[in-house]
Amino acid sequence: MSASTTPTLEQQWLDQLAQAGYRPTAARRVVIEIVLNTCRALEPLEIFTLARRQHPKLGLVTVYRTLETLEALGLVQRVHQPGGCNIYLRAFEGHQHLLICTACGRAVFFEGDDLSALMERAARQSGFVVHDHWLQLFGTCAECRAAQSAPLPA
Amino acid sequence: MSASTTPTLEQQWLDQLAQAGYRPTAARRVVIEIVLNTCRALEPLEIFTLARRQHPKLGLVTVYRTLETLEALGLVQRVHQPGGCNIYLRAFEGHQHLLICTACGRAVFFEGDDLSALMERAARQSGFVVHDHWLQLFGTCAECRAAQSAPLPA
DNA sequence: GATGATAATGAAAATCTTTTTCAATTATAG
DNA sequence: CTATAATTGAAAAAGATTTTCATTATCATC
Repeated sequence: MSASTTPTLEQQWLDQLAQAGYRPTAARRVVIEIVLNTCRALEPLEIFTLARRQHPKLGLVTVYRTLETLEALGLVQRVHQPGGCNIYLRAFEGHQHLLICTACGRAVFFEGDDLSALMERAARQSGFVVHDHWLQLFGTCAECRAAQSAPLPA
Repeated sequence: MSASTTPTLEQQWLDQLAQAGYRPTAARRVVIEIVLNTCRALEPLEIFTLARRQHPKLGLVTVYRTLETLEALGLVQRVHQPGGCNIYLRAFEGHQHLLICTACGRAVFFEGDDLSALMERAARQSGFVVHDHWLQLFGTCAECRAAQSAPLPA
């Protein structure tokens, strides 16, 4: 192993936890691994179920607690969807917006922060000072469109 | 009372309920009145508490059911905020976006649908077909800013 | 490596929110 | 008024999340 190997994302997250005074436990490793390897937002219970395959004595409470910690560190974010708002997705750097496939749940990020004109106009109209904004797009991803138009034969 | 009086909003909502086959009951009237007279999104339990002042034997279940019905008719909408996602606000016509005061909860609507360029770009980048979008702004309203800068004397 | 201090865990219980069930009540059409 | 069907409210059930607490795992120090 060369000394200059780039650490994996999982290791980077564990390092961030360590810097913040949290210990790198087996439970946290498993939750982190699942969040990093899934391209859609997951419910705590889903994470728990997946995680138990690798770490059978994991408790659901620990999943809740780990997600809370990761969210506080800005590593995961809570996603809001019509079907529920307690699902978690890894967070990305900078201000990015989400595009979610309503068929499979896949979430992709995109940049596009030319909302300033819109926000200024809203502020002027309303008398508010605008601090923050949420933008989310919903659609169908290429894979799901393909699956719809070419269903598997009986 | 002249025959050409514009019906109140409450009456318009009750008419819409009637057209959809729902009966104008006391419970529904009270819930509607509260939603129409509040400028911020309310939780079911808040509506229940307020409504019981006028209609003491109202049940919380009925509040849930009434909100569900009003949402199905497009008269109220569920609002998503960092502090919770089960709060309801009257819906407005057309596609409008919300601006919410993070201090007092006041919600105002604004139009501003020049997001098409942004959505097209996101679609191109991602390969998604975009169906829908959510945009919400968060800020501080004029009243809350005034209250912050001029606190009441001891 | 041992060891003591402290963080973290998991099971159970407690809390809260929302939904379901069902008998009693209320509104409506006739 | 009366029959019919929708609506209601109370209680119970179901789910999701949080709290409690004894046990276990990690870390810094020896």
